[in-house]
Amino acid sequence: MEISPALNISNAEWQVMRIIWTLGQASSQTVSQLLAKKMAWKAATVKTLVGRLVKKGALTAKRDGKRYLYQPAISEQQAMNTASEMFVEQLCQHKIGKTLEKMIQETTLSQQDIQDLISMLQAKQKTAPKEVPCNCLPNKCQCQPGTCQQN
Amino acid sequence: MEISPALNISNAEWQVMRIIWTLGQASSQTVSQLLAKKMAWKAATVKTLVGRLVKKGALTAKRDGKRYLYQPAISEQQAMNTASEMFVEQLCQHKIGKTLEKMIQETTLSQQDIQDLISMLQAKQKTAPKEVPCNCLPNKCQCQPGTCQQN
DNA sequence: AAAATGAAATTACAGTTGTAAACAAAAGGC
DNA sequence: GCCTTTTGTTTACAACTGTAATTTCATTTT
Repeated sequence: MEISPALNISNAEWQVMRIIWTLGQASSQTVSQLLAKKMAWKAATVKTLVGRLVKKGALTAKRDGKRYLYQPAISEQQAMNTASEMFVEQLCQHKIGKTLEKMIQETTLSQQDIQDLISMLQAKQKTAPKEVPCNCLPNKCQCQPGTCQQN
Repeated sequence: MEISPALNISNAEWQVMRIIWTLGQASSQTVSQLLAKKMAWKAATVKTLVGRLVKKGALTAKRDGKRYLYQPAISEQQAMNTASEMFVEQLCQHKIGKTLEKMIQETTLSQQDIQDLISMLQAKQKTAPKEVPCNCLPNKCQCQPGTCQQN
């Protein structure tokens, strides 16, 4: 199910993307001004980041008089999903539940979010196993026999 | 509430940590053997990673005859929590709910995990707002007036 | 004790990231 | 059409990462 070429966006770059995702499009000056306080970045720094994001294909640039307007090439939700996938893949499946608890604890969620999450969990409950084994040791792989690449 | 000095563990290093967390302690050879298949790393690579982890303070080394046995200096759950905190901080609060849904969808959770998550969400529901505003634009900061560092 | 072995430490090296200055190009003002 | 201002492009540079070979050091075996 891997389609997108991952499009690795670094932490600093992510800050820039958030602005442009929110505004739909923005000049580098706009981004600079908005991030100046929060990040204490010089305009030059923002320009570098914007340039890298264009090169990576995360932003597209449209000329607008003397400057460019930058637009996202992928949606924020899509990027967040990809990032969360990569995040989850890296962690012990046995302990991921506790980690999700932690994340939910420290996040503000809307009534609707919570309702959706509860519904999803209730559905999941129907087929959930008693225990999720730790998958940190490669040889304890739990894949279907025959399908597993590792064995 | 920031206590730990973050202790930045890279992706490749994380693979090593998972093995040692799971075994409690391990020689670099053990780690090599376990990761050889999964990661196609040479023994030298694993040694580099182990060395860096010791330098970073993520592992401690105890002599054991000719070699060392390495032990985690922080718990896996703690490291996962720190990682998840950093992950969440970087994302749009408005869209984090959908991202959590995505994570839950693609994760296998135990009955107990699901039960705990549901309870937590039900409690959270009591004080949850109707909408969580996007916090991507610094000037739309939602902090308490007076407490906010940004304004 | 010398040799062989196995592990750790040092060195390597290119790519990414954070942070930015310097330089170049384009557009608008005069 | 030339100058200035704004914006983009190139260059910089150190730290961190992924990946490993080489060298050194400690151990075990003859």
